Amino acid sequence: MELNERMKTILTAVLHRYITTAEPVSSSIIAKKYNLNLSTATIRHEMNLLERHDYLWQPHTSSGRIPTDKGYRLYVDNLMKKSHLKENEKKRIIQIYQKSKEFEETMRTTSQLLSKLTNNIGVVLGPHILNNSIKHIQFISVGNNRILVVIITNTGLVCQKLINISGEITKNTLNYLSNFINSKLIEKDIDLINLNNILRDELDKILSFQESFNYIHNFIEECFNFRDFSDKVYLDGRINIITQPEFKETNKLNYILSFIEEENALANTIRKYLGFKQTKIIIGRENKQKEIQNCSLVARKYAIKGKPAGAIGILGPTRMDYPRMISIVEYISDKLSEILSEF
Amino acid sequence: MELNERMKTILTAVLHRYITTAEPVSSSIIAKKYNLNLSTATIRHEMNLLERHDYLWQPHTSSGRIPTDKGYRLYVDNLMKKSHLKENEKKRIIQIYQKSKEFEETMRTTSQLLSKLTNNIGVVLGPHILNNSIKHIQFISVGNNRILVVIITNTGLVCQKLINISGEITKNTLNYLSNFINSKLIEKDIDLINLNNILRDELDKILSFQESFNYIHNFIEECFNFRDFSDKVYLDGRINIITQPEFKETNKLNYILSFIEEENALANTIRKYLGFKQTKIIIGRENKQKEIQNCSLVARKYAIKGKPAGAIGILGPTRMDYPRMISIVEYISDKLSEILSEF
DNA sequence: ATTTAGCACTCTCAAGGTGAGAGTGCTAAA
DNA sequence: TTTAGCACTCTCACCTTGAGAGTGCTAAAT
Repeated sequence: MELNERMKTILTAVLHRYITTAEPVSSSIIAKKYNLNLSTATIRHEMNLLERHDYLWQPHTSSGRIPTDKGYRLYVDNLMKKSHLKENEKKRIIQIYQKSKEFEETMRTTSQLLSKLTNNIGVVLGPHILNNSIKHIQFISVGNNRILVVIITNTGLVCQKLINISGEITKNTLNYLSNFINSKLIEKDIDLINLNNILRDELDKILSFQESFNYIHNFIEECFNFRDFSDKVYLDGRINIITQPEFKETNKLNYILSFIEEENALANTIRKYLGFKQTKIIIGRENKQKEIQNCSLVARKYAIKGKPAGAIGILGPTRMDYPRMISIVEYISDKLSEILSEF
Repeated sequence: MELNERMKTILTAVLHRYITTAEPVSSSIIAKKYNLNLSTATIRHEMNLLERHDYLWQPHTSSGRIPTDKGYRLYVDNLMKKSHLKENEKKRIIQIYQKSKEFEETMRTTSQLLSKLTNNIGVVLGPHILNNSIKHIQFISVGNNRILVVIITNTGLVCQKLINISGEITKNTLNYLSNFINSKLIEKDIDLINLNNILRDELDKILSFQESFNYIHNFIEECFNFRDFSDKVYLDGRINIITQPEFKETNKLNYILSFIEEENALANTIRKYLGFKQTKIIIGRENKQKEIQNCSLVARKYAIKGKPAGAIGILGPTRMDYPRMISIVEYISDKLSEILSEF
């Protein structure tokens, strides 16, 4: 059923009010604070209808109304108007970013910015190596048939992995291998999957004369199994969730925090949505994770030199200032993209 | 003032009771549960004295008693008897450790073990590079006059640092440098400070013919400034603190969690006590950090091949089962030392 | 000299009662 | 179609109250 204009106006007002005060919204408050030129009785009537259509609900018979998840969804999709950061806010963000010159620091700054600006939990997924191209590779023999692989990507990301091999590979061979790969890398910005293919073909030819062929082959195979390299997660503002009035009861808090405790839980949730194009907003029960069904997630990808690299997001109570949250996430992801592209 | 035996017995009983129930301890409970063959009146009398000497206090006039920090201190230093883990507990710990074959995993397992066994927050400070000897060093040019230094220590620890240099150093020079250093390293297990000294002397002679001498000199200088390499911190069980009855009030919780939020805050606290020999126990207000003055910290060093490497610890409410906490921290730090020495 | 029974006293806490206040839905009149 | 008016509902803060758990002190018992 399509809501008429007046109902939309009232619903918007209720949402706006509830988001700012965190208290059930009464008809009289709407009549007083929002100039709708309607009596409380009329507003009550409309609210009653809105409740029947599941956009609002009441904690008890004689209380004001609270938006349902469906109400929030309509608000986010149709009712709210986009917000924009003020110029001085933008400036401050840029200033803070200018202080951090290094990759790691930039990522940490980002999660801090997110959590401080939004008063919620800020998450940043580091760029995954699969979304990067390799700039340099280095094999370092560590003894006991173990080789440390160090990979540097075009974005300055440094990944490392320790590989156990079944036989010995000499230092010379390792040098030869890394030189060979690096020479291929210099030719052009190859993406990882291509590189893997090229390597398989060429190594077969070049190395077949070596007696340790098998070891080496397995080693290279494992070396380019990039799933092992996980993207790093930066999390900030866990405490913000505690101060939110909706989580006063410690058992609710407990539930959410046990989810947040493990950095990867939240990261995995965001990863699932990595296919999205625009800013992704997941409201309340739309979340599959039970622990955060009282929360909403606002997430967005960032890119490096135009290529999608990772994602950032914020997690807070369902009752959040969506227009502002969205504008912050969008602005920061844009800025992060810019900064990382310059590295 | 020295307490007589009976007072000590009563104080021990009060501590034991309070630690297990988290509720103020009355004279009648002591008379009932601990066979002291004393009437409640007598116990009350002694408790009164103990209170005057600041070993106990009352939340209000007609309530039972709670130990003060001074009471806990006496208990820990003199009254409690050492506890030992049961054999099957030890076995389980060993089993869990056996699953993790890798350095990083072992450290993460350790912090998890600590937090799960103690129901408190578990912290592990990774071995600092300064406590290790270098096994291998590698310089990788990343372009834009930046060089990535990768250091592998005898314990399998991999450290990296990006260094900006003021001029260009050729690939050949870098190779020459790393080969030179590595050859020195093979000769014997040199500790870092010695290495630094040897390098300064010898590089001066060897490199003086190079025109880029200055750049290189600065580079090496910065490269061996090991303070930049920070030890990694592994933290687990933040939620445990929430379920503790003493932190029911969210504002207290808030205070502590804001301290825990930043991994380094707790790590730095432990670092301060790194000079200690035995298991270090810091009770309540003995802590200089205000945020954790309702907490106690039990920390202990671990060693790799006999050399002190890092530390582990747990943080929980002052009311904790000290004998058990200590036995857990001691057993795990011993096991960790063993395991890391084998790597 | 110690120990303890007895007692007056204090404080907390849960339960129940109460009234003000904030809301609502419905109805009848505008 | 809108709204004034009203009966009704629910919450919440506040008060009272009595039971229960403690204590400290004192005088008698050991």
